[in-house]
Amino acid sequence: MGRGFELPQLAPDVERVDAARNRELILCAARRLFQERGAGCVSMDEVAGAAGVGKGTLFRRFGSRASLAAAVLSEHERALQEGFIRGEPPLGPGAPARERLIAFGEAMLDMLEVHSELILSAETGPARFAHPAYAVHRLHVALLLGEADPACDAELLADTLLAALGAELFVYLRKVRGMSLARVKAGWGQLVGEVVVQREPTGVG
Amino acid sequence: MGRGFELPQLAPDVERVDAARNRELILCAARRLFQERGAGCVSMDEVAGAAGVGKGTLFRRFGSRASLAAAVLSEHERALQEGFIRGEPPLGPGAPARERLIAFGEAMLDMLEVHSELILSAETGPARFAHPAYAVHRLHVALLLGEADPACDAELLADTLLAALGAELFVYLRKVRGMSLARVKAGWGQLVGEVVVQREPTGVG
DNA sequence: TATAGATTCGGACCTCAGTCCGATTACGTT
DNA sequence: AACGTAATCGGACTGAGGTCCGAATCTATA
Repeated sequence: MGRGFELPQLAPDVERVDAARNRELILCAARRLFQERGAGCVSMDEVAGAAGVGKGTLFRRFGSRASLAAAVLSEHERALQEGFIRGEPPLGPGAPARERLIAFGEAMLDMLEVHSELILSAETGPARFAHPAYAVHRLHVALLLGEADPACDAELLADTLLAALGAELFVYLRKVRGMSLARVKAGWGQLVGEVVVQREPTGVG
Repeated sequence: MGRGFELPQLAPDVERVDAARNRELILCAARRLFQERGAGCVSMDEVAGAAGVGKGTLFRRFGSRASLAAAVLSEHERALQEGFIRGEPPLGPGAPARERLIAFGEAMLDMLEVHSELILSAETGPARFAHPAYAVHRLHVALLLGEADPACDAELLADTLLAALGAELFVYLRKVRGMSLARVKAGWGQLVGEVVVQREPTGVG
């Protein structure tokens, strides 16, 4: 007292070592259990138990089941984003917007084909639109749409097109309707091809 | 015994009068509570209590929360179906497929604007695709698409277009993104207009 | 009307996502 | 090295959806 202001800790946002250790334990256990038994058949209590932490710890780190699933998915999601932000054409920059959109959808469908159950867990309810990843996808699609057709309502059309890549719809098409992945991809290509006006490349500048 | 086969009840599918009475009590209570406090803020126990029946009765009649919401919605849904099956053009028969599709989407969006919360309850999770109403919508859209463009994959495109009319997307666009109903409708019109090839009417035969 | 038998009723019970708060542990200071 | 503070830990608790089964009730038959 009497020494004026003192900042007791200079970095309030650093993670305590036990917290970091537990986060890794939880992620590792969740990855393993989700892969072993399917994401839908693993309760949060089981994840906590397998990680050797309490339930409170699990929920403080990852606020909800959907968030935990999203965290497990994050490395695949990051790879996808790398692909369409800095990767090779036609997914990455350099190809016409139309081709990039088609490649983007096919990459999303490929990820759904492998991780549909996990993505379903992450998108339960209105959680999909709240994920940061969704904002990235929407921005990407909206930019490409605006580039292809400046007159269209790119903001709205982006959300609309992304609805065609939703996990629930995908699982329904594949499992219930029995459509092949190739057919779903072809449908996406058709949709994009009709929505995005085909135009000659106008050069770089 | 010794009289051969006897059918103890000739009509095993008639509903007992107490069962019918309880169904009406439940539907009435659910309608009232959903309207008073919003569908998301009413628990199944409350519905059962307000209807004066036990929880078991509620769940035997309407197997799940989503089914109960769908039952409450059924009259609006029936009105919509009447409209596009036997109603006046452009929603009903008589108009070109393209105009009918646009009118169908706008009618769906109008229903979402009024009942979005209730429809959200009914479409929680993958329940949307299991509802009989979805099958009717899909068939309707697929028929119109096939009529407009026999070369397209109408079965798949129908599901894709219906994804743009999902309740979760609608609530996100209206409440989170703050788009007007008119804008969402215009977006639907644009989408359909670009997907469905504009062609001259070829006559009736 | 009395009986038989199936159907329904209804509340106790289960599972699971998410919350809360006292006990514990790590980090910076002295 | 010992201490004080602040964050974390973790399990008990809540609330809600959904299940189960003995008890009550309805319908058809005699």
